[in-house]
Amino acid sequence: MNASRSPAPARITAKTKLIDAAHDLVRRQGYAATTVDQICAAAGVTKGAFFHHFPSKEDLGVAAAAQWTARAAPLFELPPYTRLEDPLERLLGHIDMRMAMIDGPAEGFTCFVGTMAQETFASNEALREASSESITAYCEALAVDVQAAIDRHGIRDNITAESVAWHVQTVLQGAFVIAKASGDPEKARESVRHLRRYIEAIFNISS
Amino acid sequence: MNASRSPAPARITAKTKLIDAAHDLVRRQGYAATTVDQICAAAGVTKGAFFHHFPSKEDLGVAAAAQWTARAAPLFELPPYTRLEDPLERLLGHIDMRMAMIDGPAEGFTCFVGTMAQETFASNEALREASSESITAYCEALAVDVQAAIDRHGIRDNITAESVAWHVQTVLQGAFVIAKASGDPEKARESVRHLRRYIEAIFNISS
DNA sequence: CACAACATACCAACTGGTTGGTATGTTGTC
DNA sequence: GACAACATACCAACCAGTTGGTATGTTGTG
Repeated sequence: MNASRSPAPARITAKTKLIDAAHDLVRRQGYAATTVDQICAAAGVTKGAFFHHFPSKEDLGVAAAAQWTARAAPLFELPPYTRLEDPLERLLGHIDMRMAMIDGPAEGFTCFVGTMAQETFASNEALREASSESITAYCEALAVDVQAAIDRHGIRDNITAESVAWHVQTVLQGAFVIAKASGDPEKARESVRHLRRYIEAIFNISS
Repeated sequence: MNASRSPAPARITAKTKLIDAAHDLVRRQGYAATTVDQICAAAGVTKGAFFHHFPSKEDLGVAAAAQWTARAAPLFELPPYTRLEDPLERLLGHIDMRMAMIDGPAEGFTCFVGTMAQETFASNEALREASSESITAYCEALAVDVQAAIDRHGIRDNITAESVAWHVQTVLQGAFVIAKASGDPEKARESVRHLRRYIEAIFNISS
């Protein structure tokens, strides 16, 4: 039978190369300033290939947002700290890792969907929605450890796990903006350091 | 005599209308997606007027960034809390005001220079620099009260005033991104609430 | 004051290059 | 030989910027 064959298991085709190129170019230039021709050139394929795989530039954006989510997943599984027993230590380990990632040129560590959402939130609902879903997925993954940390250690002022996770995401997105504007990744890391101190403060670490 | 007369005192000319239109449209659509024709239409002038006042679209961007700084200045002078005696209360009052401003459509409360910097940091040094200067001016103005609050109340971990001011800016920029992506200003306000709690925590309020 | 010389502010029509998208091949593989 | 995966050639709309011009000040000088 095999009525619905599984989709070709992530071979390195023009499709994935186009998405990778979009991740790179959009983070560097923004969505609107990035042309289809540029993406094709960076991917080493022609326009025919582009429009064979994606009906429009917008559809590539949506696909690239979904792929961005998949690309972030390993952050919650692979690093060493993810196997720590205390969920609060896992959370702080995650923040330390995000801080360490903020280095080198901004296009290397900034967020594809955050950049795209900013340009399209009012003019292209499909792209805003796709970006929003990717950010939401990150926050939901992070909130799991936050909730576990609350269960273990307790937290001040009845703060919710979701709220903390979204705040982490907010500080990261803000740090990316500041890194881009100032040209100084250290300014961005400094804010993540403030975020870490805040997390330590709201959990009752002593208990 | 009168060799260098002062420049015409801010009349409502095509120039100011074009800058206002740019502030509005760029915050809504981004810099690259906003066309000169759109700006002219919104300002109610022709393209001829545009290129009479600005040699290029880029020059308008630089002028609009400078004007954005001037537009933000009243935030540090006019509101009632700016006359409070305790600098920490002035700082918290400022944050409360920024939180209250996050309401309605995102293009109404988000940051022109933050948006522009994100799209141009790697491709247009003049616009990145102009945006950076505007953000820096905001942080320097804010740092004055932060330093006064440190002098009065003391602060944990030898945190510097500049670092706190930049963190405030970072959280605000991140809140704007989240508001745009999620379409929910409340998510953005929630992060500013976390920021407020952090500020309270790092100052030794009891002393 | 008068008036030429010049500057400023603005406009409508146009242009050369760019952009997203299309129409029509060609090629490799089951 | 059928079909997916590409490539080549092309187009209509759009975009930043230009051109040539008008209307309305402003200034220096007799």
